[in-house]
Amino acid sequence: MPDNRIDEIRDLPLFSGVDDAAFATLTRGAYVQNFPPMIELINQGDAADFLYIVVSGMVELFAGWNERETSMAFLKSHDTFILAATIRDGPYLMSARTLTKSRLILIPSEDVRHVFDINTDFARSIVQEMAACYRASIRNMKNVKLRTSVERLANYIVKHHARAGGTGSFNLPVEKRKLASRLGMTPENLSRAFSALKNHGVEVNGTMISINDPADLIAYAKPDPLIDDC
Amino acid sequence: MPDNRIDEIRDLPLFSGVDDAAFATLTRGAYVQNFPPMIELINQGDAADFLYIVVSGMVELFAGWNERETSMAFLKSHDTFILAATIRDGPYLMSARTLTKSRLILIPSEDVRHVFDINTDFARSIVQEMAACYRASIRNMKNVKLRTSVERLANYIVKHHARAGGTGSFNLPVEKRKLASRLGMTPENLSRAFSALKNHGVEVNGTMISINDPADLIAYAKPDPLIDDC
DNA sequence: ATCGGCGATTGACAAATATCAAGTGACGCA
DNA sequence: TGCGTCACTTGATATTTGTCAATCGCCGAT
Repeated sequence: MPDNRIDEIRDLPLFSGVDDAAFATLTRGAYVQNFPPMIELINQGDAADFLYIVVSGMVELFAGWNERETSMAFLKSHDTFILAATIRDGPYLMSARTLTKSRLILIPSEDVRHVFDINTDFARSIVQEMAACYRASIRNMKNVKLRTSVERLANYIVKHHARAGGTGSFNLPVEKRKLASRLGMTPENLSRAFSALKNHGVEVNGTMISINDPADLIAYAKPDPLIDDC
Repeated sequence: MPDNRIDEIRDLPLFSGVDDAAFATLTRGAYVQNFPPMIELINQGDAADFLYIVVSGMVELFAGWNERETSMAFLKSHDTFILAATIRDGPYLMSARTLTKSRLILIPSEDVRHVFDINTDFARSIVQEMAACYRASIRNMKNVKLRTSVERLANYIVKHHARAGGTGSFNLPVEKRKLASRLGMTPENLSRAFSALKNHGVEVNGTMISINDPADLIAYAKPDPLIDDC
């Protein structure tokens, strides 16, 4: 990987504490690549040849079965995928595609495994990252199994409103039909869920969501640190 | 931990390749304990003081929110929990209770983290275990989001039938209402899902499930190695 | 042997969610 | 400027799933 691109990832938490030699080993066989929107990066079932890191843009993880498809996650700058498949040298359980123009780094899986073995700091970073992903997945499952679709949407709004600064409004980062799939519902149902939240001060104008009464919305959503990472 | 109990876990995959010194460090502060059925072992939100290993018996992981509760997993011999909380030193995202009389080993979280840092083999085992749990969680999410309740039950039967030897019948390892919750439905709905599968040769007598036409059931269930680990 | 408790089942009904179809509106392109 | 596309919305309807209530049947305690 050309030198001028290394600094794009050198400071990621994943490499903090990793010495230069190990970092060089990791990046020697790595690629940096730019992708247009809606490019399929990986396909569920494929072998895990690379660890992917999102430098910029947005990537969707999704999964299919029997003609059906569902969004599993939206990834943005400095997120990684698919670490677990890389570690276990197993097939991808999810597919990935770019949603926007995206810049990605690809590190060969065998290099990841090799540096893991010889570098304790990297190993610790990897396991921290893995544990974080696993916990995110558990939170997701709780969200889906314990809440109705309107409650999931309410909590999504509360969380993203807070992340966007809590200024009373924010813009959805993805298309509504993608959001619907991510939240485990149909686009039609998402529209109706937004309508249902009018009662709690939520207004929708295209991708712009306004929260007129945050306290009311929060009282309805009942966000929980054990589900909605805060 | 008394010597005579160490051999109960010395051969677990988690400790394969771990030298005796590191293993001694791990087990020095560990407990082995027997619990009666229906004992709450940990509560979601608590600090992760111990890594748990099931030696025998059955343990349920479950989660609650807003007066609702759902089963997340059933653990049996040689399964571990809750590794991710231990690693990230964060609160448990799930609660755990014994379903049957169970024998558990508790290893202090700090010992796990310490040995992880000084022993590459243990680190590798930990990360493998973590990755496996994470992937199981992803499979679970795909199962819930991509399948109807009848399809989930059909696949559950196919999988457990195969695990039990494929002899045409097997016994449910847990109460039906627990199974219902695990599969993301109510007990009433589970009853009706079983009825629906009569069309595909499934018969129910108490906890005993008979599969009269495995080929038909499989054709309906469409099990997938990317969802139902095979 | 009988009784009581409890999980499982069944039926009727209600709520949540999906599906299908039509219409609206924003946006890019000719 | 106008047109077509496509995501989104809305309405009507169907399906799935949950809720409530009653009953059944097994099992353990008395």
